[in-house]
Amino acid sequence: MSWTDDRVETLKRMWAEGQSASAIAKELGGVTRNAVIGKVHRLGLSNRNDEPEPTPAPAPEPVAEKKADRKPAPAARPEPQPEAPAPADPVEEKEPVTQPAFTPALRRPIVPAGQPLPPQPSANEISPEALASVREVEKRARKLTLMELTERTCKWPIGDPATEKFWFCGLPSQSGKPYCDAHVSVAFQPMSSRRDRRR
DNA sequence: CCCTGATTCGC
DNA sequence: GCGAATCAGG
Repeated sequence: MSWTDDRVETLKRMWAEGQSASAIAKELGGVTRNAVIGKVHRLGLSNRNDEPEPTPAPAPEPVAEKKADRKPAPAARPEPQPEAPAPADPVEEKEPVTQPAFTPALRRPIVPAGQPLPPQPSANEISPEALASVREVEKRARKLTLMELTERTCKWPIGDPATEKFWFCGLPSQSGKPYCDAHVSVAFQPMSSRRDRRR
């Protein structure tokens, strides 16, 4: 394979989109991520985030050459950094002092009272054992964030996306499947035991 | 271990 | 110019 115009175009587009070199290599086919990275550098777009760099040479810096040790130049960044003093936890949210007796511990459900949450294994009639297995597995979840997921990590969501208490299972997924064993068993049910959906 | 990009250097 | 091997890091 060679770098035809359209292939280079695809490369540029995907790289600009923030795609990884390996993803681009997969898309193009016939090349490895190394090839992609090499090309990216040759094209001079290694910096996904082209910084304006208004003052490129403001530092004469009569640095004496140390060891001829390989490793270019650290390219020190002389950033002034005003640095703001700690503003005393702006994020902190004090408990409403005007709170009588009842505890607001739990957030009010976003969904009123209906039950439009099919993917939740909680209220369904799935293999009781599978459910137990899931609960057990979820204790060992790797608690990955969306961006940490890969093709071989379980993408089963755990918790409420509206709260901080949300993450993805992240355990090794079955090759080809999006979930780990436990979650596959609750995600993919044989058509049999899923009769009527009351309603 | 999985993955990421960066760099080198023989081709 | 190309990209495998390697490096450096998460």
